[in-house]
Amino acid sequence: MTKRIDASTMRQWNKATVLHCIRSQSPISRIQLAEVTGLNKATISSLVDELLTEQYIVEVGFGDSNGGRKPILLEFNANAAFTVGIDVQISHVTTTLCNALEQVVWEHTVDMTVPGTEVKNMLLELLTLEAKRAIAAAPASPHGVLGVGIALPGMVSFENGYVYMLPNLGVTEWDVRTPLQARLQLPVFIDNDANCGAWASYRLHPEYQNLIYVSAGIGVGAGLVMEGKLYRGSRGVAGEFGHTTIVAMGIRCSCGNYGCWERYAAQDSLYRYLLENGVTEFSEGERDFVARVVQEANRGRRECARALTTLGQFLGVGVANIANTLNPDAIFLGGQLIQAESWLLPQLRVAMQIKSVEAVRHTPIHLAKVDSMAVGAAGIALSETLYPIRMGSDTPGTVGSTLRHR
Amino acid sequence: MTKRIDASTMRQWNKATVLHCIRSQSPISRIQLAEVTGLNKATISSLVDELLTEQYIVEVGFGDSNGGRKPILLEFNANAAFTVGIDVQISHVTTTLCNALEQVVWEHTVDMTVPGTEVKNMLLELLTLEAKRAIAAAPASPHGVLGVGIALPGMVSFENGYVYMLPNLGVTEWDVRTPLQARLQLPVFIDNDANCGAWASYRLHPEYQNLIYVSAGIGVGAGLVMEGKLYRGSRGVAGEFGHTTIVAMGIRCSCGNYGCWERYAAQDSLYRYLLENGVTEFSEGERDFVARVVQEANRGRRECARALTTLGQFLGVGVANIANTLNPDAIFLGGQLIQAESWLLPQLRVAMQIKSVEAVRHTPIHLAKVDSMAVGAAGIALSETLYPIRMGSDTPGTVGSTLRHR
DNA sequence: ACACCTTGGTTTTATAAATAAACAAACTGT
DNA sequence: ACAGTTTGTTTATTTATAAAACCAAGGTGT
Repeated sequence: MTKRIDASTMRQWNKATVLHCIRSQSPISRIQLAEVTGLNKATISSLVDELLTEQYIVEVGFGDSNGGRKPILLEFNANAAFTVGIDVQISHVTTTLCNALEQVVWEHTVDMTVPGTEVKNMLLELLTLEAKRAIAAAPASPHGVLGVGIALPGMVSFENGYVYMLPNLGVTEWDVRTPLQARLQLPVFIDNDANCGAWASYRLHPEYQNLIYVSAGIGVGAGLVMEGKLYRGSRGVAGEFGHTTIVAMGIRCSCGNYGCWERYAAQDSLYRYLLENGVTEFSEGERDFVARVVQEANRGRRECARALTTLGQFLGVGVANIANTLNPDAIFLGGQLIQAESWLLPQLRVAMQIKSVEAVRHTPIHLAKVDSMAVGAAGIALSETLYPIRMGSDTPGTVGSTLRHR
Repeated sequence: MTKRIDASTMRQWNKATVLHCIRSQSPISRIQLAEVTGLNKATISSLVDELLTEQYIVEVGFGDSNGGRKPILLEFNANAAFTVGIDVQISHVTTTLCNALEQVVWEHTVDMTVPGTEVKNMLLELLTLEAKRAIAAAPASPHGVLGVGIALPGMVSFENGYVYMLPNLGVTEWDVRTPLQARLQLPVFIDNDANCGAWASYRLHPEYQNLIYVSAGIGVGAGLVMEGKLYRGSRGVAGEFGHTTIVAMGIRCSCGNYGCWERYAAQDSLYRYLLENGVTEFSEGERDFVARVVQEANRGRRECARALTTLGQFLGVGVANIANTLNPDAIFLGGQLIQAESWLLPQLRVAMQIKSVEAVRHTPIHLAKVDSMAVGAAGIALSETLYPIRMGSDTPGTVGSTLRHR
């Protein structure tokens, strides 16, 4: 709980409010800021002065006048600071350098093959190397590179910078943050890849204060943004929709349970549906598996189309469940499977119609940007470090009421 | 978004912090308050003076000294104000009068039979009458009765005071708040009954900042408290777990979907499981249906025990789903079916073991207090009206970032 | 051209809050 | 009795926003 407020806290808050307004509504004049924030124009002048000397903002010229002095226009300084975002997937790692407006200014992808042993060491080396490359690519700026965010495909604790499990990389119980922070001499933030996707989607669409990002690929997971905050749950593992039961007494899942959504709506299910339709030429692990199936379906191959339709229907079951339980403003779809969007989305919309209660039936369903996860990781690092931005919510950062990092 | 902070906002906030500390940690001295809040003791003195004259708190005597002046102990004034909470069920209506500590000081239950027509008028008359009784029962107090909260079994909009649908009462599209506020001349708040149950559970266990209240009875619904706030979703209808699919292509539900949780874990399912086990003597609508089944099972009637076990297993499917997706600090169980707790809880715990991911497997499962819903309704009314309490969270009231009532 | 109006932004003054420091009150133990 | 200690209040100082006066820079009408 936030405790007392004193004069300096008050000023910090107001300064953050002003900076946030400039960031989201630039170009803007001092007078407009006074109107928007409700602060006195004298106070605005003083706060703006500070922000100018700190180079968080810049004066960019004059606005139009209709019978009076021209207003001086202020803009957020996109190059005030940078953060690095790294998205770790099974086959590759994507690294982005983002500016203070969360725009990608540098990007790099390397293929990766997971070795049988020493995965942690390999990953640590790779993450260090890629982060250092990104940092080196950063242009000179007043505040430099503020931190590194990492999106990981599995269960992790944002709070502790600790990996519980990355099932498809064969990693369990790993403290990534400590060694990485030591090597990079920068704050490091790790989060679940779906959380990063959710955050990126939210930052692009701040009008959706409650949104769910569903990542469908090897597994199915979700990131939850509620009231403008990432909701991570009690132990930081909220969003495990992949292991919710949608077919009681259904197929056995690797988690021990039967009938998990993931067994009906992830990549391996598509493979199964293909087999059930007599299509045997694909192997699940092959390169561009999903894209090839889609291509065949688009060519008119009925069996592939049926498999994709079935997949879409089962994806729809879970998506409708999400809409019913969390009633979000919007649902974003990401992950490898969105390559099949033209086949999946119609099924999703049908499922929403027949499987969700009336009030949530028209929840918008969007496709997420492809590099959401890396950008989201960078965005999380930014939200946690870029003093003193409030990223559109009541309190700074991505965390709710729980203890903050460090 | 909260905008600027000025001196008076700062003082209000700090005053709220002090009052909240006294409310939750009384008896407490001024010096202790200074330590706990971080405010200067001079500031505390001044704020405490105000709270004393406003009669939100009282001086109750002296604490122990070990070599110095005895501290003056302050306590929250439980009788500073009162609110009314009304729980509307299908067969009866429970009305409570709660003090400012959310303790029940007066309670009244009336049986109700839903008429074929004019349900809205009947309800409106009944609610008015019961509320007026409760208000008349309130002792004299500095701030009087502040408001009325109403728990309704269905889909409602807290924001608009509007009922979308009360399926088991045959009511749709009804503005309750406007006429009721006019009749009572008091602020009226309506909410889903599960939300009220969740709020009551949270107020009793503020250590659980993220908790889910599952109400299992005629239907299955849930109330979500996240980061100390009721999460109501985009259109105020979050928590419809009853209509999530847990058996894809399962039994047809009244909502049009197939395989909804509610068709496997609500009261009518128990009836079905009994029939499947050859037990035909019960009728679902009869008085004390659940209690009688439990009695029979306790007497050693295997068929009844099996039916209850099956019910517990299916209840467990959904509860495990909730744990997986929302990773709450705790789950509370309420509704008519908890009369069968001795049969259901063991099954729930088994389900949590085999159906939830490791990290959430030990989520505590508690039984809710029986009158949770009425007390929760009163608590919501209190949180929204009792200036200037922050009920343990960052911002006042039960609502997140969205617009506040009035 | 120039008085006059309008709008944007700054400086000066006022006010309200918290803090710091001095002070008063009340108690314990020797 | 009195030294030392703890609690709580009063007074002075600091730091913030707000209000008002002021300055700057543009437009407009005559």
